[in-house]
Amino acid sequence: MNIGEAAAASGVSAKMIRHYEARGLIRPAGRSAAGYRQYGAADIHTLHFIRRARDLGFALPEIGRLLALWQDRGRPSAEVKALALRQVAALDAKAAALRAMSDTLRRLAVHCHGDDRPDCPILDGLADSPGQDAGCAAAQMP
Amino acid sequence: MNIGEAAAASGVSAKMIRHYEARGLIRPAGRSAAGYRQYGAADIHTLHFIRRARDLGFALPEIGRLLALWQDRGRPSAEVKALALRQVAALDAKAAALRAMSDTLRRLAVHCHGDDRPDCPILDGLADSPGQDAGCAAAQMP
DNA sequence: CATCCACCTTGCCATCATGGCAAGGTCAAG
DNA sequence: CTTGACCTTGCCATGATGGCAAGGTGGATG
Repeated sequence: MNIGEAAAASGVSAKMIRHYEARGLIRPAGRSAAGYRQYGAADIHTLHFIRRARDLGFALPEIGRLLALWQDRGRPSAEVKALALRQVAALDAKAAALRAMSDTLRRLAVHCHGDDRPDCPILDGLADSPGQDAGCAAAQMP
Repeated sequence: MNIGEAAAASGVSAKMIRHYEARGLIRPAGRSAAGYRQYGAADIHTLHFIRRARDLGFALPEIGRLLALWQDRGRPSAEVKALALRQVAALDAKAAALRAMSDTLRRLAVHCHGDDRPDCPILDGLADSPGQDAGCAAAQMP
């Protein structure tokens, strides 16, 4: 399989396949006489694994660790679980931060009548002198 | 005030103040004879506004729009509200995506006993052949 | 055989907000 | 006059991804 077919089969773009190779995530693909990268079923499987891990928000270095664990028969599952739970915590933290921002902004927005008149609690909230703002505290919470 | 003082007073780093100036978010600061940027209370206020908006996750172009509305007496508050609600929606969407990832991963992790044994449902879930995976569907949901 | 299109290669640039570093100028205090 | 803290500009890096450009390949068709 050429890189385009591998991309279609794995759901990873050709560009990213080359990138992962350059980053050392996957081992350099074999080459045809003309220099085209060649992929087999096992490579597709690996690429698919990477795609899944990306979908779960893992960063490339962590995916490298996951791949190493995956290919290491006999790894203790505790290591994998620890990695996964760290990622869960990171995702939750990011989500909570976004929620806090969203809540703050929503709180400002509900007090804005949103019509032709110029007075606007949203802008007032953003412009407030520092100190007496419940909103910013929430946003800076994490 | 020099840029360092302005940074301390506004909560925006000196580097970012220069960056915002280069991006046209704020109007070029006046300069001292030696070429040092000079800031006054109004500038600090503006920088503070930007800082708040950043804390609420607004991107720089949107902050530009917010600043324009802020400085435009007579703007209809509806415009501001629309901008704010769009941002709320964007934040909620991102948060939901992160939650979906986190949920999927947590679901995989609870089935992993996390001990010395090598079998691991987390890796199995990532390696699953495409099609029969409840996990990935959730992650791709947004 | 010549042509053409679709594909491959490498490499550079861009994103977005932010930090870091370097080389050089400025200012105030000792 | 020296020293240290500050300022200036400019370049590079982050992380994952896309885009573009210039040039080589491969197979199908005229």
